[in-house]
Amino acid sequence: MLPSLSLYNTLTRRKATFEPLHAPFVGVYLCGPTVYSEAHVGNARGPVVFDVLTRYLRHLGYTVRYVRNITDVGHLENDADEGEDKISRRARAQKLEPMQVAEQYANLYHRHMEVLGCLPPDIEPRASGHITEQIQMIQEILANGFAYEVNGSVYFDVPAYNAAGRGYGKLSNRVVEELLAGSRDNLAGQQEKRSPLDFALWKRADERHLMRWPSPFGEAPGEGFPGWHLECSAMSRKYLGAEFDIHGGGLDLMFPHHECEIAQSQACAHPTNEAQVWMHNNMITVNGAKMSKSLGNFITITDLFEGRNPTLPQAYSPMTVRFFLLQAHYRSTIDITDEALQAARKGYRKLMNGLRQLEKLTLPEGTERAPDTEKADAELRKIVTDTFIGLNDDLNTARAIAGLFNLLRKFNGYTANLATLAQVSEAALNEATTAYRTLVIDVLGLVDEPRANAEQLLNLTLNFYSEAKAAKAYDKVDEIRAALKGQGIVIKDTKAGVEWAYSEE
RNA sequence: GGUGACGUGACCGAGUGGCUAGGUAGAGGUCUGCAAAACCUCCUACGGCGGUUCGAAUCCGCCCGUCACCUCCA
Repeated sequence: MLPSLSLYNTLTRRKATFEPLHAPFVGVYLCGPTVYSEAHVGNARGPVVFDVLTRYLRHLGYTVRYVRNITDVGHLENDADEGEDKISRRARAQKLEPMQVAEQYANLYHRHMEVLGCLPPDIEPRASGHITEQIQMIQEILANGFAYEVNGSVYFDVPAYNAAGRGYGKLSNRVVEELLAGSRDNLAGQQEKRSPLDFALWKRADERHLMRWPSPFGEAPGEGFPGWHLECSAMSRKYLGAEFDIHGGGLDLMFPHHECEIAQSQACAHPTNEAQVWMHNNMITVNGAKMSKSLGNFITITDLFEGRNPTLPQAYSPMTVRFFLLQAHYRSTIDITDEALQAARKGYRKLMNGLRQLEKLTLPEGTERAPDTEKADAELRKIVTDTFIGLNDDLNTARAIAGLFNLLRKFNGYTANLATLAQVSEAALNEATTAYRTLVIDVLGLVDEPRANAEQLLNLTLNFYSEAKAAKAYDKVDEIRAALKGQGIVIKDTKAGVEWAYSEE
């Protein structure tokens, strides 16, 4: 019997067996992108990791509802009052409607996610489409006395909340007093806040603010927009309930974003930590430093796919990138280098070639199965078990991949020496090949990327056709013509030479 | 300053007290018209110094080094 899936929970700082609140249903929420610019490779790690998590949960038989939001409003450039919304800023710079910017980058993001093999989330809510829910949540927090209004803006009252024993900082292990001591005494532009730790739930929109919604807050209700942290709390609650199973995101979101999310949900009518399990994937570094938009050392996903980045002289396919990301455990940092990506590319292709190898694993006619397959069976089954044990251990895809390579070596060994294939029972072999196929394709989401250029292959075939024709080898000529016809292609012998066209039949 | 993560062989990267991680690169071999793939063998490490232990990469202490978060960031 395999051990069940255990996951590392940031909230408790330990691994524990995963037990859904309402089995067989599992709710998963992942903080999605702020669609104001192109995503970089670091932005792809979370979606890939949580894609594998949801795929694996489904493989285990759970009914998963996977929610990943799109932030299209509320994410400010900085914390000061005049901090501008990231999307608005971009829109102003490019003379576009903010929603045009959001749409453009959301579309690009979707294309990238698709080629990276990430299944679309079941629900992909946008912050701008859930203003009502966010206002509702603010009103609950106000009613509980954990927020206050100033000039039409509403701020979360961290000291009041913490004094009430709700434990602000429980996720990221921060102590309010230390945060206060360490916080910059620079309150410039933040005069409305009572404490530097307070954060905006709702911001009054000034005249130049592009995205705005009617607000019930303030003396003379005006227009405003929601704070960044609020959307995730409001939308996860709407689609997954006040308390759900797993909340994921990058390690850099732990504080303050996720800490604030928990505080908001704790301050509502039905206080919860939002999710039972909080999971955080680690960062991707370039030359040892975290890749970030502000540092400017980021490699965009397009850069990688097209080989346009100075640190990476060549292009890498989406599946190579996916494999590269999964070769490390999700809680480790990954340093991205050309050398490491090359190694990943080879590894990925090896795994794919293995997939094709599985079909050849049949005992030749007349070969007798060994009378006693127990030993070889046990050996093979141990590898399968170890592979799943790895995955069950906090989604250790690195161990799972190692297991897959171990299986592959067995499979290749059988094909290299068919006599050894007779040493294992059909049942054990089937278990192993099924595990390999399932893990590679369904769970890790690695699929074969055709690399051959169809047109070049076709031209090659036409060359053989011409040669056969010149040699008057008409049986060959007919064979080639028939084979191509099967592909919907007809050969045309013109005076100018051999040409091809798609069949019009 | 506070909080946290980490330092594994040429490179990437698992592993937490004794039992082969795995991939890439390199060397030799089998196979082979050539080559590739595949298979077999080899290269076999845990930042430093102490300590605990029959036994430590794994636990403890100190030191050195790297990184992240504390401000927008996946």
